[in-house]
Amino acid sequence: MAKIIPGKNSTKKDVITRKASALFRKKGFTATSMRDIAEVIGVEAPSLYNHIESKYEILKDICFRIARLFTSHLREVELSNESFLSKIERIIRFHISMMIEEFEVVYISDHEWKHLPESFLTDFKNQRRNYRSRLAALLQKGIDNNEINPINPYVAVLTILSAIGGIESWHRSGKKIDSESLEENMVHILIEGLKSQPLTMMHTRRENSLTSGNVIKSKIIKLPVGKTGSKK
Amino acid sequence: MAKIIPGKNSTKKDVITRKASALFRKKGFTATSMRDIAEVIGVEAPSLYNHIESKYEILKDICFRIARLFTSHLREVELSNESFLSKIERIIRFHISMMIEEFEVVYISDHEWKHLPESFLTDFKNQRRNYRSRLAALLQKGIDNNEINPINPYVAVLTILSAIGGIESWHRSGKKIDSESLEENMVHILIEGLKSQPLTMMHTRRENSLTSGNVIKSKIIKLPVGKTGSKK
DNA sequence: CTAAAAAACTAATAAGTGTTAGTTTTGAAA
DNA sequence: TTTCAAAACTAACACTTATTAGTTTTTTAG
Repeated sequence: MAKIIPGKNSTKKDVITRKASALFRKKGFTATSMRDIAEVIGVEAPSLYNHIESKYEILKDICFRIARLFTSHLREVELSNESFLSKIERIIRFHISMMIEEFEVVYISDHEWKHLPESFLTDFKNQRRNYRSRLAALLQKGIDNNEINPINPYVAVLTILSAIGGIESWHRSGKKIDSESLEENMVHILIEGLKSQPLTMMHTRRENSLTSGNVIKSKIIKLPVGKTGSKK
Repeated sequence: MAKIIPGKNSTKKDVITRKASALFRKKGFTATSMRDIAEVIGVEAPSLYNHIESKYEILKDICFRIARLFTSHLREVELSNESFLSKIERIIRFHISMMIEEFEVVYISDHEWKHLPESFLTDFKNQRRNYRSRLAALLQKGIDNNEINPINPYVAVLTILSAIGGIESWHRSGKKIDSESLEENMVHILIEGLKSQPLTMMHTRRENSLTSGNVIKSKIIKLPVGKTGSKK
């Protein structure tokens, strides 16, 4: 009869959540059974119910804890006194650090939230939408202030957040680079992609619409796509 | 007794694959049952087995078809005669187009491949690794050729591919922007983030290590992270 | 119209799901 | 050492899972 032995400053529920996180990340929430979780802990499945209410509760706890963490960091940055570009950089770095250090839970909150029960789903999606709106608002202010290129802030948010989410594959495939370089390189790409270029730097791609808040819709190279693979 | 009615140029298996794709994307592969698939088609679950071999076969077909598509496009670009930066841009645009036009299957091949049966898993992961290596090699050549900033190509690949994967959320939340603007804005951010800046543009962030192939590991703002939230 | 093939159906199987009930074991306080 | 609650256990339930077998219906070909 094995026992759940919690470390310092952590309840038995924490142990379950941590072990479950690793499985949810690796196999997905639905493909992970309570028996799977119990096994890695070294206990029988029904024993888990002495500490948790349901499988969904584990997922719910993870998702909302992470959401709370990001939201409160965002509030802090919003209130700080610094350039908008620097606010954005701080947020990017926070996301990267979280993705590096709290990989599994952040990944779950990013990819497994869709399995939340309906009651929590709506709440979570609202929080997510709200977070992205506020991030977009910061970007818009940076654009108005000529710190950031007049790109569409919605697209910028989407690009930033999902780029960072890709750190998952860094964890999965052998960490071919140290975490500091990873952070610096990714920050570099994203910030350079956002930053407004000095006026002397104007180049062909921006011959018009500098004031619109959207980059120009230039000609698009349409490529044959899909299984019916026709050339249009 | 309902029937599967295939459109022109598509078998009944294609119908199943298409309907299944929508479900796999929305609910995930594991959370989608054969009965779910059968229901949206308007047929009983066992009837599906007149056209497919197993549930896994549907997933396998999707993943490998998409992998083949990207690989053959990559080969084409590799052989083309143009600058490395332009090669990269073409690849980025292809990924974006695919993500816009073949959203569901590309998403599945990106996120549900882990549920492939072991025999196919290894093959798929190899193809994926190979694709990313070749993309990184193109970036490296662009760096050697001073078209691209001396960033770590591995990080660049990771950033590019996952940024584009984020187009998922564009589909999910109401397409708040038209697809052409989406493409142009995202291409802009990514290409500007990669492109080497003319020498007159040097700025503080690049005061050294221009030749190393990696950007500098500068001081990192460490943020308190995680539930034990300690300041280091 | 008839015969054969294709594709639907119903019924059932064996395995796996989250979870509950009831019981026994464990570890700490008295 | 006794007492008592916390936490483990076993057994079981009610469903759901992918899939097979066997049968009936539908479509196609001659």
